[in-house]
Amino acid sequence: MGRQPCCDKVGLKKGPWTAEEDRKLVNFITMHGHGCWREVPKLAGLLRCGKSCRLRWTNYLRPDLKRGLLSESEEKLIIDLHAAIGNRWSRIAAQLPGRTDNEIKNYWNTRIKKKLRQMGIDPVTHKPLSQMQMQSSPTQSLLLQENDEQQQQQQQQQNEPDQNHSNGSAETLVLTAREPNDDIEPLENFNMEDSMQLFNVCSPTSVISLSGRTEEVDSDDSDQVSKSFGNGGHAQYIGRESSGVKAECGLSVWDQMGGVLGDPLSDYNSQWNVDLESWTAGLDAHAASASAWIQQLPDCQWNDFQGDFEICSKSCPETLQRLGPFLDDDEM
DNA sequence: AACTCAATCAACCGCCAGGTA
DNA sequence: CTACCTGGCGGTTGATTGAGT
Repeated sequence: MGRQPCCDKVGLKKGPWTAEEDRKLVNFITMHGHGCWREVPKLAGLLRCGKSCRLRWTNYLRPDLKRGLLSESEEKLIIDLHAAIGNRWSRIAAQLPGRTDNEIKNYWNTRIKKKLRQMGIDPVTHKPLSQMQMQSSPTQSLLLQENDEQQQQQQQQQNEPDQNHSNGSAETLVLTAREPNDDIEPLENFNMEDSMQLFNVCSPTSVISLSGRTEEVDSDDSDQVSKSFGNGGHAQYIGRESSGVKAECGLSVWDQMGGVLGDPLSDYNSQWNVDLESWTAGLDAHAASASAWIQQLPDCQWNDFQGDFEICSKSCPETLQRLGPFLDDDEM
């Protein structure tokens, strides 16, 4: 069966939209909504295919779109989200109200990538470039910098939790787990708990401020209930995925840069103009404590690629019980 | 002023998933 | 179960703009 084109393209206009076409499209959608996109151009009197109309509307004409350059906090959020989920532009865009996936993709490809490289960070793996180079031959290192496609494939393979889990990775994790440790006690002042409390008072997507720090948080989508609290490099995550309950705690690229590029946090501050100094001072200890706590759980393993500790508990009641205080009822 | 080159970003393309008949 | 349609996604292209010479 040959796939039919999305529309009959004979006689249809392509290329940049004119002001008149924009006006027709906006008028039509304002009056009638878009309904079936295939019908929109016919009904609106446009010589465009429905797909073109949809793109023009979603990427440019939608009234709720923000205009102008992305703010520093938006840029930082994009980097954090990209580090976590890769090139899933639509999902990243979902966390930035008024921004489109296309806009974020373009911004990433033209600006952030370059910026990260200048800072000595690989934009695909979010690891220091020097570390990437140490892990490969000089020729490979050059290729790594120049060939993003290959990097992308590698990252997608390694950084695809859903796929990994669906292939039985949860069981693999359990098999490689430590023996249960009866001495484990929940940490006092554990930062993840702090994060969870924040989530309890936040809407699914909201901006929060606490102790002078502002952060955008999300509780992800329907099939992957997750909770995370990014704080500019340190991150805790706990939630339910297809494979079971998962928790992560780690120090991300900014910490790994230590010793490679001098003082990463001062670089970070100067780049982003975020008051991280007071913030991170306490979080180093929190993150270290949280990592230590998670390491003691029976089915915890070191995630070498992402540089964090990861628990994926599908079948371990002990871990579920210990993680219980951080989970909502419907996540248990 | 004229030209070149790099950066930007709107728009397109092909593919895929989900829904439906 | 299959064929088909639609919307959505990510990768890529190419026109435009601006900086540098």
